[in-house]
Amino acid sequence: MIVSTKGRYALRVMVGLAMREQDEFVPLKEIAEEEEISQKYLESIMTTLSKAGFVDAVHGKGGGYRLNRPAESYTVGSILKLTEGSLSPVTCTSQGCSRPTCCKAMPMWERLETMIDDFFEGITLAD
Amino acid sequence: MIVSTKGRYALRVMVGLAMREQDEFVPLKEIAEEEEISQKYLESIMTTLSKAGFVDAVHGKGGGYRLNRPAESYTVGSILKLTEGSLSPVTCTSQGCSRPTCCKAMPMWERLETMIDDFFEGITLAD
DNA sequence: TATATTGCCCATAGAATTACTAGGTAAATA
DNA sequence: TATTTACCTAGTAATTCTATGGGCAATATA
Repeated sequence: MIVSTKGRYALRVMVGLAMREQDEFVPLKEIAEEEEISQKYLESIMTTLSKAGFVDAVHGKGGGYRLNRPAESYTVGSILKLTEGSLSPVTCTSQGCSRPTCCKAMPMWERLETMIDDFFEGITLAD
Repeated sequence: MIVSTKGRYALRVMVGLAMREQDEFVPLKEIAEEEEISQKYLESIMTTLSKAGFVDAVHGKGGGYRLNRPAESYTVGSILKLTEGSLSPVTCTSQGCSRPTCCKAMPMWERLETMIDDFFEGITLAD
C-alpha cells in the first residue's frame, strides 16, 4: 500500500479546512471530532503540516489551524509527499538497487513512479 | 510502497526463466544463486507460483521449475497480484471505508487503482 | 531397493514499519 | 493567574515483511 493512514488523514483534514471560511482558525480538538481521528495521533500530523508551512497555527483560546493559501494551490502530491516521505511504489527507485536482474525492471518502476507522481500533482484540494 | 521484495523477487525469477530454454527445468538452488536470493525465502515464492499454475515443477534429480507458456502471455500484473495479494494503493479501495469525509477522496483512489492496474496489465515478461 | 536430489509444508523468529498513547512544556488570550 | 490551545519527546502495541529451520514427499539414478 502506497498511502498509509497518516497521509490519508492529512488529506482529509486539508479537505476539511478547505471547505471552511478562509480565515477561521479551527482547533485540533474540533478537527479530530469531525474526522473521527484520535486527537493525539492527529497532533503529530498537524505539527508536520504546520512546520512545513502548509497551515497557519495559532496558540491559545480562539486559536487552531487554517490554510494560508487558496485550495487550488495545494496539490494532493505535495501533501502526501510531506506526510509519507515518498510516493515510490518500490524501494528500488527511492533507495537504489545493486542487483543485475532487478535493473531489467528498473525502467518499468521509473515509468510507474512518474505516472503516479503526475497523477497526484495533477489534483488539488479543489476536487 | 506498493510492491514488496516478494513480488519483485517473483518478477525477477520469472524474467530469468523466460530468458532460458523453454523446456529446461531449473532447480531452486540455481535460481537462488543466480538472483542472490535466500533459498528458503525463494522456496515459498516458487511454491506460490507453482500452485497457481504459473510454472511447472518437477521433483527429483534433473527437476526444478520452468514456464509453461510463452513469455508474452504473462502480464506483470498477474504475477504481482498473485504474490502481493492486491495492488491497491490504499486500504480504502481494497477493504472498504466507512467514513464520510474519506469518501470524498474515494473517486481519486479508484482512478489511481485503475491506472496502476492498467499499467501492470499492459506489460508482459517480454519487456 | 537404496540413495541422492529436488520440491512441498508448517511453524516460528527477527526486523521494520505503522498506528497510536502518555505526559509534560510553551505560547496566547481572557 | 487560569484556561485554552499548540508543540515536543518518548514509548508501546500491533501488524506486516523478510527470512529461517526442520521434516516430509516425490522423482531419478545407481
